[in-house]
Amino acid sequence: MIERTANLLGALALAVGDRIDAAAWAATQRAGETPAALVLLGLTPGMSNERLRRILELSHPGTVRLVDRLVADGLVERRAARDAREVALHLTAAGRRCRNTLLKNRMSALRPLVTTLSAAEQEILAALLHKLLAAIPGDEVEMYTICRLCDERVCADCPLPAPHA
Amino acid sequence: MIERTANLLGALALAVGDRIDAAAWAATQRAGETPAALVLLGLTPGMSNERLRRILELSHPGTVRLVDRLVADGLVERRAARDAREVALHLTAAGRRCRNTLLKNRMSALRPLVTTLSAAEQEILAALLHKLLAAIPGDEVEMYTICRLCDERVCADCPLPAPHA
DNA sequence: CAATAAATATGCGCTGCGCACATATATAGG
DNA sequence: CCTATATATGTGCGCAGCGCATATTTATTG
Repeated sequence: MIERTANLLGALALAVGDRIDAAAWAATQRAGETPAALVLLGLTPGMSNERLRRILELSHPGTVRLVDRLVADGLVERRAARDAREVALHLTAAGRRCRNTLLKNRMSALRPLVTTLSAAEQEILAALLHKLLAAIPGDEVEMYTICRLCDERVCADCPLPAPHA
Repeated sequence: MIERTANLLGALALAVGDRIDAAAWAATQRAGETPAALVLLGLTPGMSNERLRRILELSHPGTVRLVDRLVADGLVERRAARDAREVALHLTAAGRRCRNTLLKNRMSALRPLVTTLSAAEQEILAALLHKLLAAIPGDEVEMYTICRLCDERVCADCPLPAPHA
């Protein structure tokens, strides 16, 4: 019954994804990868445009315009980097507040799903989720891709260790 | 540790959703809710524009244009319905082929994730996924929303019974 | 000190979608 | 029976998000 399990996983992922998207929109009034950029720039301040591009798997111009939107919204500022070709992206104070709201909304959307399970079931679920995530192959960049909306404050024992390095 | 579990669920949902989106794009060269419409119209032939709209949670015009795209791609045709105000949406032969490819791609993306678990773990996971899905409140329309990319051929004992009614 | 590579930025267009509005058909009330 | 309202579809218009082609600036290498 691998296929039935796979289908259930797909259905739940869709339902969870919808709820995460709604939470992100409520916090930012932005769709697409813009909310993820906000979370990533809070986790790794000073990140360059190019690195952000690789994590979000967007084109170069798409990423430039994405940052333009965040700057226009007053959430991000472009600073000079050591390498003068690069831009060092930093959250503003408003950007940090918006990021906190985004992560809070996301957690508020996710928590009620988990709490429908008993405490014992939750532990089993966490172990299975951990194993599933750890089994996803990928380089260091892809780990950030998967974690691009994660709340690092609650992610103890991350199955994809790179993001917390 | 509810929040850690919730965060892991969010991360996995994002990773799975990315893979589903890629599978849907590969089959249709369409993004957004267009692939979901293809799956839904195969599950429930003759569905009206308005019902499709409610399931996909789009605006009326957005749904009209979505159907326009499917018609332009030769995958859907608009037929007369009993109620002359409505349009009865049906897949063409090409539409059914495209839908099969989409579901096949989706399953090919999901299966390797599940098979990283042992058979026993897979059963436990299926039970937990079932319980999580069954606990999502919602009316009959929302059940179709959650199942909008599901493969009904492998979904025995659907936790959201409406879609198979 | 050229020649190449790397990072950012701009012009342009497309896809997906929403708002405001117009039209056609069904249903309900007098 | 006939008007009033509700329901369903379709169109004009514009915006957000993103990609391709190209230009410009700075680092690196021979």
